[in-house]
Amino acid sequence: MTVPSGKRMTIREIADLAGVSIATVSRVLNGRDDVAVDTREAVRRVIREHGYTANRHARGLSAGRTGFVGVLVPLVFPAYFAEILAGAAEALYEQEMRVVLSPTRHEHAREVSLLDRLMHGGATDGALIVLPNESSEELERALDAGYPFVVVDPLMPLDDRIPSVSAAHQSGADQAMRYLLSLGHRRIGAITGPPGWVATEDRRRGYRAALAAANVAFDPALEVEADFEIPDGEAAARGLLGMPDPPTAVFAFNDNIAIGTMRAAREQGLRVPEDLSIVGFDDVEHASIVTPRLTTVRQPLAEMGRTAVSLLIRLLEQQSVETLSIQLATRLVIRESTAPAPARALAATA
Amino acid sequence: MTVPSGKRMTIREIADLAGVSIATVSRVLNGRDDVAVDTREAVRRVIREHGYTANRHARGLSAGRTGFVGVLVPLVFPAYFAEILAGAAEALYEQEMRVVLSPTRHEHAREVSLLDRLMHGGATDGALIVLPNESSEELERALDAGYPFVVVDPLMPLDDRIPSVSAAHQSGADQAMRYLLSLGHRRIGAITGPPGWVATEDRRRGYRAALAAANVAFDPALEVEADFEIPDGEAAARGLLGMPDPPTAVFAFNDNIAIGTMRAAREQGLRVPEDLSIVGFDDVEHASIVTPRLTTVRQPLAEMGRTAVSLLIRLLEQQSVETLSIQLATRLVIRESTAPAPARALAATA
DNA sequence: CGACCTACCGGAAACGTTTCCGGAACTGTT
DNA sequence: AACAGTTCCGGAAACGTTTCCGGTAGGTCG
Repeated sequence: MTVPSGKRMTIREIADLAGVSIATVSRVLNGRDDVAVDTREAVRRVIREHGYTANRHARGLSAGRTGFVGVLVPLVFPAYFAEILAGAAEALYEQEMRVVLSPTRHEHAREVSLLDRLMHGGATDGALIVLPNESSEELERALDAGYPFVVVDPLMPLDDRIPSVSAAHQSGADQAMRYLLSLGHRRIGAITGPPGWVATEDRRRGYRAALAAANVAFDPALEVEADFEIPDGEAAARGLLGMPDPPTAVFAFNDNIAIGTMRAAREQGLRVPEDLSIVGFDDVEHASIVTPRLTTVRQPLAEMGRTAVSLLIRLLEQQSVETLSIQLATRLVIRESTAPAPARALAATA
Repeated sequence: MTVPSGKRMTIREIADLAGVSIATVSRVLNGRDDVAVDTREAVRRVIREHGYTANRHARGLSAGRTGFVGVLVPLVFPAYFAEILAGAAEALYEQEMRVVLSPTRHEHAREVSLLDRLMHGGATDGALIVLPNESSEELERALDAGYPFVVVDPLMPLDDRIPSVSAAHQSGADQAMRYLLSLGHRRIGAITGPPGWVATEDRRRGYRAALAAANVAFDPALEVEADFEIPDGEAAARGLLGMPDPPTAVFAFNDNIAIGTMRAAREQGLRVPEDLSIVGFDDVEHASIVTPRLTTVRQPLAEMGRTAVSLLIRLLEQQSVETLSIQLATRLVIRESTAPAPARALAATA
């Protein structure tokens, strides 16, 4: 198959070789059914023997659909994004579509201009926007322009009309807290992400609700803030652990923060999990690399990428879709960073 | 700027608005200098006010250059590839080019067919191929077809005519070994990668040469093989550490193997670095996440991606380039997984 | 003053598809 | 035997650019 063929074939050459018109070749290429079986076979054979694949740009120009899908991602390197990207890329590949990767570096201006370019001139058929920095209004503009896209892991609350895929933050937080509570912990600190982010607020809701449900009074001093990076997580944890009456467990709102917390604990001579239990969120690869391996809430990142793709495909094909917002389940993965509350703490509460 | 503009502008509309021909608009778009300054300004203003960007597909069709560059990568998820990808994507963005991401899952057939598709029909102007599974001959075919591409981190030795970017494996291995030797280690095990890979063979060469240079007899039993993943690294390390006369240090040919080795050591009650020193290779993020933090040889992964892009750009612009194969320096990053050889080992050698 | 340059610009072809429209050859019906 | 309906297929326009080729206007030079 696919003979070396130094020069690339065009549809015209295939047509000549097969003794038909280019219109007919195009028809068999696109699987139309108004072609006689013999003709179809003949064309197929020529194509197979000469290794032809259509020029996507010409197709894009003519038909308006190119098979290119933009994927806007803040950064490609952090495992969190890489995993979503991997899932999306794989799903897109299966659909014979191509990924146009666009890292925005979390820069708002860059994000806006990239989205603009992707929309314009039929450069892409649609897009996936991961953790968008854009406001709901800006996204609605793209929506109104008729550009199909889906948001993965929305950073801010979005308008209902905007298709999105996210994880069940609150339920995940709830699972984590229930588990900690069941281990006897009563003073449970929380190190949150940036306020305002839906990931932060939903998890916070889960944290507080679980506390309330267990009849544990909420202590504002136990809830501190961090960005989602290790150093800041470590700093925040240091504060928490330095309190006169420190927590026996920490619920970190992502794995980076959890790892920072582990470092802070180690620094203060606290053993994890004997003296301090830690649970994270996300379950990126790091979580199972550190010692002790991290108990954490798993987000199905790759699956979110895949799901976003199938939502986008539906958007591309038909015009309207039933559910525009999909939420994927999270689940607690118990590993080694959690243990029953230390005896003295138990005694204190008892 | 860039007015909402529900409908997309074409070059024709810009031309009409500016009162010139489309040829002239195209000229200012492409920075040709045969346009009067007034005309140029007028066109620029119209473009600015209406937020026009050219249709890449039309451009690709007409001019043969699309600004799309394929990036073939085995997987996008592992940090190793993600980092190269991030570097390449950033560099490409700066050049106003777009990344067409194509994960091959290490499958040879998929790689061949993807490359074929990228080449054909001017889908992309060129490509970056990371850790290609393809044979040198197959790549030479693409070369002869006149398709510009550069290989990043070649898996197998490549023909001289194939442009490539890689890291100084042997020098890195040499640095690692010298350091271990300087710490007094004499029985130093090596856990290599798959035989035949240039990364493996070059590092092996470095390992053996350093041993020879230090007048330490090479013990074949100390050199074992693993793939580049953690579990296999752990298994290999278990073998090594279970020997009657086990090594006091292990040079793991990548960080995954090093991490596997740490696990095996822990399992056997060995303290790292007091009882066993470990050095890795790559310096992916994991290396500074584990405890103890890993001493390892740093490969400038992102930089390799960027370098590959600039090489590709040069290939795209002119036809011939001076150096086709670029090797980037590696350097040993000393962290916490290495220490002087245990006293009894020293005594034994003394 | 005529010839020749140069600077600037427009017309039109070309790139490789898809798709609309219409026509030819059959098939079946009356 | 004439007609309508199908089935299959080709011609040609259209998509939005780039670029070749040629033309006009003004300037310079002898």
